[in-house]
Amino acid sequence: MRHRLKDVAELAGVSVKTVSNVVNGYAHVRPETRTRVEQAIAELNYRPNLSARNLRKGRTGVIALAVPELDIPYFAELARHVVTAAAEHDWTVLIDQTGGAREQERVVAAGIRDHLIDGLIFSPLALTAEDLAGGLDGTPMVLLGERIDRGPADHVVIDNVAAARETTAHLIGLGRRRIAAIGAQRTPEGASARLRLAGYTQALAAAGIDYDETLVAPAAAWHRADGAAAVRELLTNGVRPDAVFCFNDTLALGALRALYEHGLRVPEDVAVAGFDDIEDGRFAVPTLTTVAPDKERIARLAVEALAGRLGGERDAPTRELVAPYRLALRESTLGRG
Amino acid sequence: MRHRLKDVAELAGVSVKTVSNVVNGYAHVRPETRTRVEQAIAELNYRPNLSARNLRKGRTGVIALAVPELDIPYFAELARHVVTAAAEHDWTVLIDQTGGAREQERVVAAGIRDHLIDGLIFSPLALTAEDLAGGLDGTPMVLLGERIDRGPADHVVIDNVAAARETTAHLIGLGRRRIAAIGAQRTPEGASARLRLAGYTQALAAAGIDYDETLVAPAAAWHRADGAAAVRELLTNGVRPDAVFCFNDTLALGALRALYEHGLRVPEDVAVAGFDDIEDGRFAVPTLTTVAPDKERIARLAVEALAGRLGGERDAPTRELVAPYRLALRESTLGRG
DNA sequence: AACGTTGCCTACAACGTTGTAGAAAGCTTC
DNA sequence: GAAGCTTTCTACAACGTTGTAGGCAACGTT
Repeated sequence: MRHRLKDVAELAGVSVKTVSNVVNGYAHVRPETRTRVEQAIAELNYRPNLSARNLRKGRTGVIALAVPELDIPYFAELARHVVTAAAEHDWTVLIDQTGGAREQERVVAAGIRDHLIDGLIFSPLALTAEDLAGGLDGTPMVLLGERIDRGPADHVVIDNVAAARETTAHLIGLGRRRIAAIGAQRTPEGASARLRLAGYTQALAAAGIDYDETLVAPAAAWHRADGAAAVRELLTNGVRPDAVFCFNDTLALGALRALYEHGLRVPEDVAVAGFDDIEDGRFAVPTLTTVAPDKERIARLAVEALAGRLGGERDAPTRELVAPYRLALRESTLGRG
Repeated sequence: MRHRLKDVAELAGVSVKTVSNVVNGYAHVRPETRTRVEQAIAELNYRPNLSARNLRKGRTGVIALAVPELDIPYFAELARHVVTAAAEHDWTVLIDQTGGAREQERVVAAGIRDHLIDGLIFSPLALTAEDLAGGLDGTPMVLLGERIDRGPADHVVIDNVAAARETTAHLIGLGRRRIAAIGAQRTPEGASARLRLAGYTQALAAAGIDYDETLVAPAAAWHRADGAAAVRELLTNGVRPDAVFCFNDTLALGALRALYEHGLRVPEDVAVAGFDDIEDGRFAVPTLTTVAPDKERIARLAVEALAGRLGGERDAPTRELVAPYRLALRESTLGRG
């Protein structure tokens, strides 16, 4: 039921290589021969064996995208954009979940899929630059996010500090003074957290507002539950913010939930801002003000960087590619227009 | 920088096949030889070429999961479970987005990744049984969802009719009588919609409530925006339901949003129920009552079915595997406990 | 002492494809 | 009308791996 070039060749009465030439669109084939071969292909429902082709060509046409978790909406949305961008290069995307665990990430970076993928787009949480130093093994990689400052690979980022600064400034501009920050992390995994916290403190300083430690709430992970827990803890400790800047949108959705449970109105009592612009936020009650990174651009930059590496410029110096973002101002800070 | 069995063999002073035997854990290798080979492997940082291995073995160790969209939370959550279940078989999962477009789905089914994947778990929206009839080409496939009633493949489902009936009965049990149904579809793609609508009407009939056409709102897609639009249209047409049964959770989240915009309280004025039990619903304001399919079980059934087909029972008659579900009763119908 | 068995290892071929080299035929050019 | 180019096609080898067949010791059995 499954046929090879050889079978097609015999049916069409030509050599194996001629069939291969037809399949690959080689120019110098007589139209008559081409037709005959194409008929044979159709008749046998022939499909090339990609394993064999890959072996021969040394390329697989598959790139991998490694993210912590697929059901974090930000990564799911990003994945969709990466798949779309990769399709333009005829690449298939293999999506890998690392769970954010360092060991798993190390395995991915070391290339467990070696020879199965042509390149890797990697959004690490726990991995360090040292983990990467060793095992790249020649497979090009593009890093996403802030975790690795200066690694052996191209790097796509947005300006986290500026985005956080502008968001905080927006809250200040609304007259808020007691602005909580949710999602602080002191672990090495918390690179994004550090940058966003820096933007937050810069904005406070610029407005002449004192930094108040009690308003800064840590969150181990950045899920809805963590955001809700952090806000609950603030409130039960008697802290009364008039705004909450959450370091991502799922935290913010959790925060909305906790504020609701405490009978606080958003934004009248407490304004809320997030980060990532996930779909949920656009339909939350109230809709969520957030930093909207250009995910489509991030994906495209990453894919193009890989394409560059694969296209010969293997040894070019690593670059840092900056994607744009914008502030999406919505009900959770502006109220209902 | 990239080495082959041959390089390792030369370094260790043994034959290529002996290295292969060590790599594959073949029993009859002298401990001394094994150690020497392992050292050589470590020294060269050797990794097997999977393309070559695949070519030789005829298996790739990769299965594909094809879903309409990754950033629909239900599919993202399902994908995570499939990846987890597949890992137990040492399979890598290649995730494919079809966009729900029939042409793309046909391509996937025809096996564009032929010889690249050992099996396919497929959640089609638009595909028909005829599309499948032709091109399976021997690659085992498992279907998810309701689209194809009786195809040439194993099939994992939940009892949509019963789940919808119970949900509607729950709303009736709360004293609601004017229950809207959101998400009806008359297109062939709307197989799930038809089954859920059937459950809805059965529950009404059982309670002696007349079916009211004006309460049934269609929705082309099942996104938040569609749910919001459907409810807005109902309300602006002067229809006043006291409950809304949405055919999935994203519709329900959109519905919550639209009800909020109209100043209606949930559940006091309108109770809301969804379907899928996505993470968002558990943190929505209010939290969402929903049908919770056992996604982990669905994923496991699908993967095990594939494993069975790959493990020899290729020609066994196709089976229909039913996964359990439960009703998750939350604030959007019960109110705040 | 002859025999079969087991353990350890090697040589060879094959998986299905494509790059290279080159043959045969037709065409252009002087 | 010979030389050289182009077109069309073929044969062969190679990509890196593993299954098969078999060789050679060392062992236990008769």
